[in-house]
Amino acid sequence: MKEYEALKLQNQLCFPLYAASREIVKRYHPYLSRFDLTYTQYIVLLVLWEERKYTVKELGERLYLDSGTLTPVLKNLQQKGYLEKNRSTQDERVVEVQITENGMALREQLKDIPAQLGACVRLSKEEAKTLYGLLYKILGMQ
Amino acid sequence: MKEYEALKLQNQLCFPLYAASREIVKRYHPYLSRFDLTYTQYIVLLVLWEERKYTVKELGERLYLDSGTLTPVLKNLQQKGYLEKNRSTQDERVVEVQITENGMALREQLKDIPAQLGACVRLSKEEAKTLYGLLYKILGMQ
DNA sequence: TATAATTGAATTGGATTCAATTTTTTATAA
DNA sequence: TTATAAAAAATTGAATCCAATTCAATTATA
Repeated sequence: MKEYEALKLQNQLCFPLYAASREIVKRYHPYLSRFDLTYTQYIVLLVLWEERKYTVKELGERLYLDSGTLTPVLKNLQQKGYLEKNRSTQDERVVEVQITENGMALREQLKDIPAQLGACVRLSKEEAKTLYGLLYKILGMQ
Repeated sequence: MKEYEALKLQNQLCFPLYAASREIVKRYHPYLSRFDLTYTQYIVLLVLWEERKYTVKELGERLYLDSGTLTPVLKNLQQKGYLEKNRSTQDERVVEVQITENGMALREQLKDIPAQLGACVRLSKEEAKTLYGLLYKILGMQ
């Protein structure tokens, strides 16, 4: 049975990655649902708070998401009044996304969430740093 | 602006976890789609190959998935002829899932996938082990 | 220039994912 | 025993995700 050893769940690296990711997103839920936000909507807001204007393509590169995912998420945030979408005048293919004042105001209300989640994920500073590095190592390669 | 430092994407541990997880699942796609399987279907098969019979509840505990996710996945695998579902006679609430001969036969065809993916995820043995441990540390705690 | 190739978003379709609810069955308590 | 609580799956509904396709606009090429 040595032949199938690699197929055992306990020997898969992908599985705890997949499960831990869902687990963390799940832990965000109680904090985000108060504001009627999902995790995906939250990370879109995170980057728009850093830089108020993005194209859909840039957002996708930053968040590793494609337009199939982003389009409905952006539409939702637009309906809630947190961002505006406009076609670029230089290049009509490009859609620019810009956060609104209401969207910026959310930052103040959500600013404690990282600390609250940090308390949820009990890794030492050292462990968190190691994990962070390894994950970006996976993300960095094609 | 030190106030909002924690909200920057680069300071989030959750984000690379979320992105790397999706990235790995995406890399499985070309290998699994040949067999008309999704990643979720694949991990269900992984555990059924180890132990041919499970209840839905046990499967959920093993894979960190609830019945809302598992029910349609199991129905799909059942339609493909890879497993059978039967209510327990001892307790009519319980549904038992059992892999079929066709399902077992898939193992031989999929046995090289872990090695192929391993070549895709360029971490040293040591790094993989560290990552594995940290992820299960996240999964282990409530 | 006219045509072809490329690019950026949107759309479509299938499959999750999960919170919340419902249904059925079993266990427990008054 | 009867009523209540608890447990296991299924169902429902909303929101992702992503592969594949489409559409419009732009760029490259013959």
